[in-house]
Amino acid sequence: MQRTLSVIEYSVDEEVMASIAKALSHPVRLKILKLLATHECCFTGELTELIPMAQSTISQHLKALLGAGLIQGEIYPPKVRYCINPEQWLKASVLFEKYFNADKDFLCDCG
Amino acid sequence: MQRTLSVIEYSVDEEVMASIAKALSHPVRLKILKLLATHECCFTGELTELIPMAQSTISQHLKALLGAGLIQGEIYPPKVRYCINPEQWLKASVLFEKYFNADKDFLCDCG
DNA sequence: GTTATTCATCGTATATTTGCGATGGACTAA
DNA sequence: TTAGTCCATCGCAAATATACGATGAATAAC
Repeated sequence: MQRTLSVIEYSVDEEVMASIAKALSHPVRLKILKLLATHECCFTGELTELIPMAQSTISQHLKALLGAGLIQGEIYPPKVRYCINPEQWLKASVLFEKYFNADKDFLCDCG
Repeated sequence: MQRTLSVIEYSVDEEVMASIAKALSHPVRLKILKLLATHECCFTGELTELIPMAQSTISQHLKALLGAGLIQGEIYPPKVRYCINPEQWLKASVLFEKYFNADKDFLCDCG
């Protein structure tokens, strides 16, 4: 794809928040995160039972969540247990909260 | 693309939150939203001056934000003024806040 | 060793996203 | 009418995302 010639500068927060938002941008990933956060299940195998998708697809979504740092995996051979990454979860919470609550006055008088 | 055969059920909140997250998943859209939220600018033309991207690209991103309901446009011929949509902004804020704060105990003992 | 289980990764197909320049519609101003 | 401004949309190209089945690595159980 053609990329912008002049490089656009983003803040670290913008980059991080965008990457977390991307991880949250698919409903099945929201569902997976919720299942892990509520301890309804922990293992990939349990997820594949609860979610009617191919195991490879679930694994792919887990990889995306790992990439955003929102979850972490621990090997319990031959299983893998996934859990919420509390630090990144908190970071996400704070980032979004700040972003939405920093500005409250939306009355526009520039017209 | 091949779609899942058995349809997956998502809650309304999951669908809405995912669509908002998708709108937030690109740093330039976070930047645009922030510029609008802080009243640093309101018109497409101002955005194209502040952001080194083609006007058509900016317009496309604005369309994505419109689609998620996060902004609204008003025509001031020949300009268009964009503003934050306060209702959807609040809804987004609440959705993310609830999602992140509903579950706090991440200690996993299912291993 | 052999077999079974679990899950990541590969390969593939299709859909969507992201960027650009070009074009055209809508309106204003002259 | 003509010219100019502003911006949405089109058409294209490339990158990324999303789904699947097949395969293979790692380990446990026998």
